[in-house]
Amino acid sequence: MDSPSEFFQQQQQQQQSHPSFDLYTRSPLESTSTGPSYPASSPVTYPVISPLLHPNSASQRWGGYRQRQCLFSELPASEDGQEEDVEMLGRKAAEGASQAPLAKLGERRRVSLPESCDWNQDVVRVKRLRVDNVLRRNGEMEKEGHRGRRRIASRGLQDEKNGEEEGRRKESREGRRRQRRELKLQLEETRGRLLELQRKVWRAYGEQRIEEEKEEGGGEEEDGGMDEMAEMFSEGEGDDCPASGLSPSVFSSERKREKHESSQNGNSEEFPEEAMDLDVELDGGGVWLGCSLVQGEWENTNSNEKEKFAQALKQELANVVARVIDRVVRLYAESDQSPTPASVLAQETPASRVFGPNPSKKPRLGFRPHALVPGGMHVVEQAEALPLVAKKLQDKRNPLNQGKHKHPLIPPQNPGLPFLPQPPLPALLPPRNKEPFLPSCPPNPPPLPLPLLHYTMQHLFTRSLSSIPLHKDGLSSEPFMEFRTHNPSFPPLPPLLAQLNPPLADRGTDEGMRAGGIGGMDGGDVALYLGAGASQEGLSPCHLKKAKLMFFYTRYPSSNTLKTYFPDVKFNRCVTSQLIKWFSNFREFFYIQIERFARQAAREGLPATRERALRLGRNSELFRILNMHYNKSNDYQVPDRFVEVSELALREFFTAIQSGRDADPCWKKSIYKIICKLDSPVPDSFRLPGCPMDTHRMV
DNA sequence: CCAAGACCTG
DNA sequence: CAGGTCTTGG
Repeated sequence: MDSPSEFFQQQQQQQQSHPSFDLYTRSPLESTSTGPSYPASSPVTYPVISPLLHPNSASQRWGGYRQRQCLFSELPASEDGQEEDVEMLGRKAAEGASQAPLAKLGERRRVSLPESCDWNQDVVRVKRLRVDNVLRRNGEMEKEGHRGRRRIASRGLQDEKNGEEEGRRKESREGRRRQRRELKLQLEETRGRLLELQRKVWRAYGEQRIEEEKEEGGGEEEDGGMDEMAEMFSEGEGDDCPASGLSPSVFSSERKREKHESSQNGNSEEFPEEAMDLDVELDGGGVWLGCSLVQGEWENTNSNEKEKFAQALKQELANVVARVIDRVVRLYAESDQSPTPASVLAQETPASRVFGPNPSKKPRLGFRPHALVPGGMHVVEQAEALPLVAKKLQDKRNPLNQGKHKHPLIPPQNPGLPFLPQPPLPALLPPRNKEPFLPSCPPNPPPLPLPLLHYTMQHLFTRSLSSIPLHKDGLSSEPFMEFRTHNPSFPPLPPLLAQLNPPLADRGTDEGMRAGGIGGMDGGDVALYLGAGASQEGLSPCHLKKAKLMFFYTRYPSSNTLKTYFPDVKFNRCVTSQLIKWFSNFREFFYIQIERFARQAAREGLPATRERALRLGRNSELFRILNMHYNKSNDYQVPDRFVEVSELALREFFTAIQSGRDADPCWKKSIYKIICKLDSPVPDSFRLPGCPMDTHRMV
């Protein structure tokens, strides 16, 4: 069950017993994940969003679903399948009959939809098919009935035959008419419901926009809401544009044209097709959102659930975009290696530019975060562990910015397969041999200042995505984009890259180290937290990432070690204790997991299973969890040493538990002592500022 | 007394 | 992950 359509089909087969709507489909992997998750997904779900949002989608991925849905498909070959589906629709309609507003909206929709609308025609076609089928079946049944009766009749009662038949014919004609009417009603209902669902899903994306459009009195009300989002994802499948995923805005103008054209054609109510790209891309990236709602819940859940829904979407968007950019940048980095002085970089990326005012212009990236955010959405994801100072400043600016949110919906990129290269995003990433990211593609390719990407992208995107209030102040990603896109004088990427790739890069022998792929400077941290200076006051998310990777080598770093490996940090008491605290937290998590698995193993009855549970292979769940925690982006090869130490700790915990030592309140201390001695030296590459990367992990 | 670390809580 | 509290060892 790897493909979405298969997944959906399976769900569909089950749905008759207990239907529910899965707004997003859940990754199969996620079911095994132990992390927090959204309200328990009902056992039986079927997807709503994609097929509804993309009734006209040409996407192959939805093909299976659409085929079965029949509503949107070409005429299927199999009549049986057809009938099944149509009947299913009927049932769905019946189920939805209680949802009063649906019919109304459907009605309204039907009125406003032009006859030329494919979707509408499809419905009509399905209606006809359904009626035909029933008629045909009735005819057959009648024949059967006649035959049977004829047999009886032939036994003697010839005289009554004619009269009876006459009556039956009338009856059956009546019945047929009745059935036809019922069917019509059913189909109307069904259509109404589907339209309503479409609408609701729709509103979750751009409630506010819709409102606005309504006020303007628009036939464009829905088109408008979606258009913005579509812009963000526009294209991506175009083969002739390798970097299309990066500069959707190139297409957005076209889309605007299309939009206007379609409006002029009177198709303004048509759901924009653009949106289908979204699904294709999300799907292509192997990303799934797991916010599922039980049927009917959507009606009652209102803003809360919708918020979750939108939240999930935002998270995913941010994630995907960040990853894509990340990869493209890496590709780019690998594809060109000519030298340039590193100082240029630092000088060319002053924070002032990043925060510089320029919010009025539309970023060339075409990424307009707030467009996506439904009204009333609060900020959620904050850059983790920003330096205290920086964070407080932000919090002041944006008081809403304090919630906690940990991607409960978004499964790791490769949770189960930590050592396989991440699946490429086919729609977004060009094949490597295609000279990725050639400047020729977008008319005016924004030179990508590397240091501004990577980690920062995730945070910036997420942050700006999730905060409406923010988009007006200087912290929005817009100025950031402005900087990226309105500085043609910014040095082109290749030279920058190369000079940032010191010879060290090649010596990464220890567990696949890459000496800070980008001159050690990880992404926008430079721009965000550093002026032109060499070291910074606080700790950045990048430092956190680095600290986590360091944990693979040292669980108990001394403050001296920390100073050695964070040369770009200006150490003071606060910073030091924060770093110490980080490691303390890392250990805490580590030991908790180890203990959990040790207890689990202790519960195993069979020695064989127990032994297996105590083995910490790279495929084991425990390893996956640890890797996820310390190496979330999975772009660093976990050193064998760490695996060994972890297994040892696991066994220590196990034996302690087994022998009942855990009754002693300080039973863990002895284990801590052991583990403490197992620290190994941190590779030299960590001495460089920024985050070390693993070359093997590159796309 | 102080710093490091564990532990608890939000 | 950050804050606080408590314990412990020097």
